[in-house]
Amino acid sequence: MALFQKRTHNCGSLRTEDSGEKVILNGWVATVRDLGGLFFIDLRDRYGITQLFIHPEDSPALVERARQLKSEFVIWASGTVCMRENPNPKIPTGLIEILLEDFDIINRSELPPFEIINDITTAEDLRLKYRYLDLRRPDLQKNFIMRNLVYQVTHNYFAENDFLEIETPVMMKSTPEGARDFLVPSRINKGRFYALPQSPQIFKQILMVAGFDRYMQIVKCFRDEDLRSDRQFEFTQIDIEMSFIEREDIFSLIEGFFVRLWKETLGIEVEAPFLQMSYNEAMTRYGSDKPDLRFGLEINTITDLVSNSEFKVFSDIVQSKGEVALINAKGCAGYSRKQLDELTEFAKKYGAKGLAWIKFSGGVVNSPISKFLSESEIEKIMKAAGCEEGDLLLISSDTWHRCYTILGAVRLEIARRTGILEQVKNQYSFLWVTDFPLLEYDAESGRFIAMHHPFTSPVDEDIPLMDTAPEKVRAKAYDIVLNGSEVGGGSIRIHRGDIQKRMFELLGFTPEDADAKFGFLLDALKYGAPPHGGIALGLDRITMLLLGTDNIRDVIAFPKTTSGLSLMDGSPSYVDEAQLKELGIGIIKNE
RNA sequence: GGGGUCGUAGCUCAGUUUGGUUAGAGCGCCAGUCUGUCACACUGGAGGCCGCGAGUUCGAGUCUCGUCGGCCCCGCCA
Repeated sequence: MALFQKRTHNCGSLRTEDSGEKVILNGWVATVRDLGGLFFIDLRDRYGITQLFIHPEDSPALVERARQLKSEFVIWASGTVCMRENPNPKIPTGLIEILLEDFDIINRSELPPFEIINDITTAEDLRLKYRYLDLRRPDLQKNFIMRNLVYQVTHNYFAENDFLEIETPVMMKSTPEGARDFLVPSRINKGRFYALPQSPQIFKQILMVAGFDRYMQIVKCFRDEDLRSDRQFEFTQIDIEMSFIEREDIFSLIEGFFVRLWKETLGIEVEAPFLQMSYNEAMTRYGSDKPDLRFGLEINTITDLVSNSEFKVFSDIVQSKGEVALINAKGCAGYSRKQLDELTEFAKKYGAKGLAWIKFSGGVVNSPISKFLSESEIEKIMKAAGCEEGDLLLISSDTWHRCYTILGAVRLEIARRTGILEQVKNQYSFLWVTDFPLLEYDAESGRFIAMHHPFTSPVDEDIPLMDTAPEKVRAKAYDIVLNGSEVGGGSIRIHRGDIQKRMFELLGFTPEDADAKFGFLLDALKYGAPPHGGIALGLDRITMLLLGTDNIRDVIAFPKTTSGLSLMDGSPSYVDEAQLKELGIGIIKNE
């Protein structure tokens, strides 16, 4: 006697045209409904749910055995496909049922800690501990079916465009720039470490030097930084690199990819080419380097209007080269003191000292700062903001970056509160953000750091500025943004050794430093490096956007919590002294 | 590193403001009734380390301190 009767069909495949057929199903018992004179079992697998039916009068022994069935028991079941007396149009198999003739329990299940249903209310920590049960839910399974579709479309699209998938090492050299590395101790070479890749950046550039011309890889990357709802320290990139190309070649390639992906997953036609916007414009109009363009609510800069104001808060900021700007929250003049306080608290999270406001309602201006401003100043501000009856102006004054960042955050918060975000949720707005600064000054270390990474090429006409005004040099870097989410970023790389050396100088590396850290890349660039560039797309985030979820844990089968724990397997864990000794590692105990 | 918030039955939550008999509800579970259910319905029943540890008090789910864990955000991360 075999352990079980192997299925002839799955639980999602049978339809009316199979009526009369003898079938065997395997699956999990989802629910049992015992009506006394009628007995129903919902059998579930990855493909769907099929109803099994027993008529107790006809099969008293069978129903007696069936009464032992509990949720999540694994069974085989044989019977005949029949038309239902009362069809259920809500499920694909709802027109048929299986008249059960025989079955057996293949494996029992303990009572699960939560029900395996779609509309789950159970806290996430318990679901993560029993991830295998959570993953049994059709809702979550559909996410991984979507994720798999993303893999397939990606491989097909890039293969058709002559890309080669080449694997790069998971254990590599630690690099000082960018995110914190995860380190792997070397047993054979004690005291030395491998790093897990933050991205395969240098390897893919070296593949270009090697002449592979078009490389792609769906690859895990690792960054030892704090986690968020849209960030895990282990994540997946669609990594791309090409030779003999310019920025626009990357753009059209990636636009073609997204058009194809949206078509094949959601059946939606996306318009290409995508909009492009410089970093500077994105910041000053939307207060973000990843603006959500599905709605307006743009920022208005009023620095020039208040540069000579009696109101010191504004004029002092202007004196110190800061900016004053505002958002017009249309129709929000009715906001209460409490709501305005909440908005101010919200702005403070982004470093604001405060948030000035002007209400215009019933033809009257109401503002805590109106007594510091002249009537003509208020008039000019309102005009610049396009302020109409019922509007609320929210004003930020700060350093350039902070002023716009605060308003960018306030812009999203207003969109959230007024329901604008809800209204646009089924729209997709792709955008290229371009012309990022090559460098940014890091006050903490007192030096420039690379905004993208140290291999990013400066814009050609800005190369002379590297010697005179490095902070003004623009990079051949670009991000792709979808609905306010950064879904990818890349650049045209430096392929000339002399410019790469100059870049390292600007970053404060001595030639010896640069050689010790990146000598192998500098060497490679000496041997006929082609012009090249690429991009990396965030596969997890793209999948999130396709599914409309804002939780990255919904698209990763075995995710970590926000404190970096895996609740199912209990990692990270302590290891034996012997294991540490073998690696030459000692633990410093904190008091 | 910092801020916010949550932790009470298997699950979701009420009770905490103002300390006071035996800590409640819904779902699930167990038993029974039921011939067309599909979140079956109905009747009955079992089920508690109030996250953990100290403290205050005659008395703590409730107050204080600490600690562990979840979620969200800032910093960090591209």
